[in-house]
Amino acid sequence: MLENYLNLLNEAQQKPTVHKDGPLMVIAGAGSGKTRVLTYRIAYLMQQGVDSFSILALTFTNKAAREMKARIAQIVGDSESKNLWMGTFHSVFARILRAEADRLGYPSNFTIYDTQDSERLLSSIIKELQLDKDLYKVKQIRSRISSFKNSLITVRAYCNNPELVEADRESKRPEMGTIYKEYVDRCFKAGAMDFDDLLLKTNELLNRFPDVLAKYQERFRYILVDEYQDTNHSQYLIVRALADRYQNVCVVGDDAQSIYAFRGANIQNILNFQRDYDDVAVYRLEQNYRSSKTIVQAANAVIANNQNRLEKNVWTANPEGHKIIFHRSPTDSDEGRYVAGDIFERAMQTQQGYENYAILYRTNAQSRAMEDALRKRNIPYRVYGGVSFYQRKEIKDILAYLRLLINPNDEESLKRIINYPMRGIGQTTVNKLIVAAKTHDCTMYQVLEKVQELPLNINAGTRTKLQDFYTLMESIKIQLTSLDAFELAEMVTKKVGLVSVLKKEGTPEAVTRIENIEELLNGIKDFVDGQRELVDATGSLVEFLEDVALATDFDNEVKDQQAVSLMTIHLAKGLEFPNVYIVGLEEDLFPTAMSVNTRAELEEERRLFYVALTRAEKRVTLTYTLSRYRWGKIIDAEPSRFLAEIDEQLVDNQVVNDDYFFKPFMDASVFDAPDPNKVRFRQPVKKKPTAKVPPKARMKSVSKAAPSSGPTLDLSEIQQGIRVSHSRFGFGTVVSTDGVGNDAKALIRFDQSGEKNLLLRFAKLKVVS
DNA sequence: GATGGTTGGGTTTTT
DNA sequence: CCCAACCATC
Repeated sequence: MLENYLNLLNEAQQKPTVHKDGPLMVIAGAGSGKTRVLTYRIAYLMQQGVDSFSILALTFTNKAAREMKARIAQIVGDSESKNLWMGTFHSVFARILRAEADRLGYPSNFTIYDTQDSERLLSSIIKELQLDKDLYKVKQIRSRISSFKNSLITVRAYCNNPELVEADRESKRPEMGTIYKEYVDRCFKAGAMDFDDLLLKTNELLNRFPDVLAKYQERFRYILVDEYQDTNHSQYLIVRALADRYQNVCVVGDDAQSIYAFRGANIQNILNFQRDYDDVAVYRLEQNYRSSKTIVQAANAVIANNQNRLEKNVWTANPEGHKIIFHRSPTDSDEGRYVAGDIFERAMQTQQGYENYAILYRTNAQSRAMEDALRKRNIPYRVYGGVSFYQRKEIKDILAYLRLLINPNDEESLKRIINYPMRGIGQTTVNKLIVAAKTHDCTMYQVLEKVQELPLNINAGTRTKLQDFYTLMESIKIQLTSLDAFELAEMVTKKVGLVSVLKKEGTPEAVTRIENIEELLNGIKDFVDGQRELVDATGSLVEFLEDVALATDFDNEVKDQQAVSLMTIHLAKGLEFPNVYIVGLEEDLFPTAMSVNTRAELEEERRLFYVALTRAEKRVTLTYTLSRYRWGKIIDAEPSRFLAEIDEQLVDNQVVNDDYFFKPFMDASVFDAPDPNKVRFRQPVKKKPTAKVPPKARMKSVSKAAPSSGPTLDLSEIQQGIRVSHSRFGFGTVVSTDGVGNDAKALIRFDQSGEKNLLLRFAKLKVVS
């Protein structure tokens, strides 16, 4: 059985697959089948007699883990594959931490704080310490603490490090250490860990308790790490510690695809792997099976501009394929219209479903223009990431109740719901509770418990309200063990009146929120039913909350959906699509403005572009605009420097005429559905001097060859999507345009006579309005 | 002291 | 354009 599978691998892939013991590193170019190698390697190990319980595979997303598990199940059978430990660093070690929590003084039902929880807590701390919030910016503080934790710099280590302390003093934040300490203490008191703690505390666990370390070293005799280039120092140390005994560690990655430096990922981890272990076997996968020659060549050319990289020669035996399309639009909504129109037509022509198309962008904010355009065309789409379902306010509110039931010390959840729905408990009272908790050295919830006895500066009326809230929570808590997650969530919703409060509001948003709450309840129901089928799971609330805290958007994917995928490039890592549109290729957007100052940051942006390009199998379209809505204002844009890094021979320029930009109202009829609300008096955008455009990316403008004089055809009007008529072929739609001046051509699909490629110089075309 | 409307400030990427 | 902090009102 397995032999058959091994035959599906090429020689380069087979070697690491059957490398049994000792450390190995697989440097795998984009699309070279590294997931395959990992999958078959695990199956191979199991076939070689390695116990499935002793294999640990760390992947980048939980979805990747699940898919890999499913594929392994096909080879070795369901019952064996179930025993594998697979998942993200965060989810695997959260599970271990729950089992060992008491060692660290944590409850096993500790809460996981998300970024918002952390920020709220920090903001509260900064206020309590009466620090200047303009100097101590919450987001900055949070990210600084995060990077401390990812480098294993504890509060003590920070205080003992004069350089760090001095750096903060110089940036006028001498209280950084105080904040850090208070934050850590408060998290501990609340029985909460933030994302970084899941890794930091795992390190602490393995360092402080040799018996625990030995236990997991024995348990995980074979360790596999995917996307190793994106591990941070904390993760790196965990792998090192666990692999130390048996040295059976297999890391797979591609330095060219390291795109998480902002999260502490350290590219040196992969560059130094050979130094970290003895007798490392290194394998290279350089044949790309995914993309056309054109795409591989373009991606290689782009990444060649980076200095800091391992030499690699990614090649493909795939056909040449289509040229890469460059498209310029006047504005971001035009860009959306072009992309939606192009997808629509290609999907029609080729009879390919919409799931073969992806639109990738640098920032989540860009999805909006794309969504609007797709919606107008009635094209089904799905946006991944962005404000995820679990981050919506109404959902977080319910979850806060559930979290508080599990862990009454969870301060952030308590603060969130103590006055939601409104109970007349305001900020002042909450502040008093915080102070009381501090003076009595207990948690806020414990203050509530003794609200009638403690000497609080709170009037009798408010005391009663607090007492009522406490009684409410306690009355639900009684059922905690007897009900499953769904039943509890349902009861909370009813008893607290979360839906009825929204019903009273009666606004359209409130209706949506109610729907979301129902969707959440359905989701919990599904979860409970799903968990019941597993042996070691019970469908309890703890399990559900754990799942939610670490869930990514992909983890609740609806299957078989025929929809265009929209996501950031970061989220697209590891995925592939036949047709990929990368939009917003403009300076200050991609590469982002904050990256252009240092070489390292710019190179990360370039790797990001490399990742984006290599998602595509058949066709890549790169679009950019001359102006874009940002902060509610129109901003001029110029083409991204990255465009110039792609060889002109690989490119097919499709440029919208600039002139029509200045007469948007005259041409308004050519748009499929002019939205009266959107018609605005737009300032004509200053044309950039051509010299500013990088030479290779300089755009050939159709309009320049065709001065718009006289009643005869203005060639500039022949643009993609426009309806035209021809004396012989009748009516048709412009599919695409190509070439300049006398060579200007247009591919036109005629209603009666099919597609024709016409030289505009000769074809007597008329634009139909 | 709580509530509700207004204003001003801030936006890269994510587990 | 969205959220938090602020201020005026009850």
